[in-house]
Amino acid sequence: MQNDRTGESLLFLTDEQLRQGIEAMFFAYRGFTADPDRILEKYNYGRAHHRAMHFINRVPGTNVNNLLKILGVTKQSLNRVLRTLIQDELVTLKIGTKDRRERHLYLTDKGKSLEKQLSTAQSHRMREAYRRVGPDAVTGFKQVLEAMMDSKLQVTYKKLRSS
Amino acid sequence: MQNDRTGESLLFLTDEQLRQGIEAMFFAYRGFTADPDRILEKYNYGRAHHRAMHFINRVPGTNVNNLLKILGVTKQSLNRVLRTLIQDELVTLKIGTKDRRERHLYLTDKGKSLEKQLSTAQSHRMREAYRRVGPDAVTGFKQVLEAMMDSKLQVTYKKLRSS
DNA sequence: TTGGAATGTCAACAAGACTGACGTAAAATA
DNA sequence: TATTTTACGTCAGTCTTGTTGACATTCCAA
Repeated sequence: MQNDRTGESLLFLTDEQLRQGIEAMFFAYRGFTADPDRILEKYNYGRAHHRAMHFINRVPGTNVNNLLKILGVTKQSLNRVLRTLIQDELVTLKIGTKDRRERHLYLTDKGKSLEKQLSTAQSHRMREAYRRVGPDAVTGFKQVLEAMMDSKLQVTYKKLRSS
Repeated sequence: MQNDRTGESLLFLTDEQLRQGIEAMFFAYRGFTADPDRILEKYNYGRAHHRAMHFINRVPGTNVNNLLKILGVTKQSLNRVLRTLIQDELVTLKIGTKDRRERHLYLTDKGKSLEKQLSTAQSHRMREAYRRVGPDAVTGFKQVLEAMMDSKLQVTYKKLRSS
């Protein structure tokens, strides 16, 4: 922590700046989840269902293990959510052809429809935010977020991006 | 939503870009909370305790109602957390002198010490992220986050910033 | 003096995370 | 071929953090 730079170039690393970033993350995350949460409530689902549906939609045919890695929860926790999604016919299982131990997950049409509703609501807020601040700010936004991820999740994130 | 701009200037508003932002928020928030969570576990506290301590530290002497607005939870939920923090002598109450119904909240030295530990851990990750991406990206990061907040929380956020 | 605000507290409940243990089928490997 | 490992599913129990509803206390202000 040597002060070998000018004060100016370090200004954005002050405790005050860091604290602001922390609080911004906290308050923004509330906004980030608010709109989908309202929709989910109507169907008696929770955020966990949304997350599962989001990534099943993103990676159709993913197996359970892969989804567990992305979501970062235990199989028991995911299983509870998947069970209701399958019962309600939002998600279907297909047994793997190569490896028959694997269950491949897909959204049904009904599932796709709800996922679309949720992502539209969530995207709408983000689109408005993007529009207000402009492309350069958006680039910075993503750069900071990416740099804040655990390195393993950063790899996961990048893989999803390029798929 | 008229297409009266060039494709280039709209590129950052594509569904793909929005989806990336959503996933970046999701993965980054995990990193954001990971370090304090590890510390909290050692003391048998949770994220709710951290949040309460953070804002009591930020706004020393705040009353319960104000803290409820910032945190966005019910008084019953906050009360449970506050009770343990007071029992464990991390937080003290002072009855208001003007309005004796109000309880003003302060961190004890012990509380300040734990809060410091937590914020240091959380700031460390953010500092590294900031350092890697540079000041312009940080500005963009905060602009997008602020634009994503509910308007009421945006006011709260700005008030905190200027206090 | 009375209504309402600020606060605390009890009870009950639910979502969503966790650990641990056990079972089954299928694949991989020794 | 026999054994081990992998990919699941599931049962049971626990914890944190949120919720609603009801009720009590204190005290400010009209």
